[in-house]
Amino acid sequence: MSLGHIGVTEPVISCADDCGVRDVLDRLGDKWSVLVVVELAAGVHRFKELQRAVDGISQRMLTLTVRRLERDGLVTRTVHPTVPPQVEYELTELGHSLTHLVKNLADWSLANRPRIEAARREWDAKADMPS
Amino acid sequence: MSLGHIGVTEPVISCADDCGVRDVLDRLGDKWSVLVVVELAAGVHRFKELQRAVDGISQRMLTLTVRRLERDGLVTRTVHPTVPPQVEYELTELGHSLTHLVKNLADWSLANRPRIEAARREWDAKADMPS
DNA sequence: CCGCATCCGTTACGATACTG
DNA sequence: CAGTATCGTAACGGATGCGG
Repeated sequence: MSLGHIGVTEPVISCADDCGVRDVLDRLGDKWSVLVVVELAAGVHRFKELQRAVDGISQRMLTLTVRRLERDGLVTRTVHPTVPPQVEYELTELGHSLTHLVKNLADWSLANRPRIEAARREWDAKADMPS
Repeated sequence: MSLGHIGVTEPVISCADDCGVRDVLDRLGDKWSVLVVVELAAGVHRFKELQRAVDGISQRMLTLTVRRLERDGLVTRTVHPTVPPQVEYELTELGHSLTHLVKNLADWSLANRPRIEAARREWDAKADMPS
């Protein structure tokens, strides 16, 4: 059945050493999922609201992203049969539990970004003069 | 200078809403980085050891991955001028601080995988009979 | 307004072969 | 052993246009 229409491909990798880490990362590792989750953590959003909020995401990618999140039970999608149509996205309880992890990531990143950038500059510097 | 040789491309996205989350995810979101970090969390490893440990990683990807981790100051690479050559990889302090985050991710994943898979099956089921 | 389909370029990844 | 170089493939992601 393939599920190709929302861009889902089954990973071949087995649970040898990761034992679960890859699983989350495959959901959150893509370019937009985390941003959408962060945005939804603030509350319910409509499609267009989300697109405006995430800044830079294309319509296509937003659709794919919310579909995948919905499939994994992290987001609910409720359609109001009005005209024009109105669709609302909301984090599930499972989705909310994820926001704590994301918060930790953000904190770590904020705290250590300077060190990372310093290391990066250093590395790049000595990589540029091999002579 | 481009750094293309280790597969590094500068992201265009700005810190509008993510404010740091993307930064970590860009490092850890790829297919192998986390696996390597997890493996190195257990202790020092030689190149070949790492490759055997990670299971499925190609020589090329292992090289690229450790280079990027090294560039970001998460891993040190020490070359012993012996013959045959011997190279050892080890987590830096910064790298070790990351393992806590990874641990949280793994825990969350382990705890919630059943729910995710259930949601996924449910979604797939109703997606398969549109009639 | 919502979102699916199509086309297309870019990037990531894997396989293989070759060097010190 | 520890890489580098080259090539091919497939996934990712952006732009556009159409339909409900």
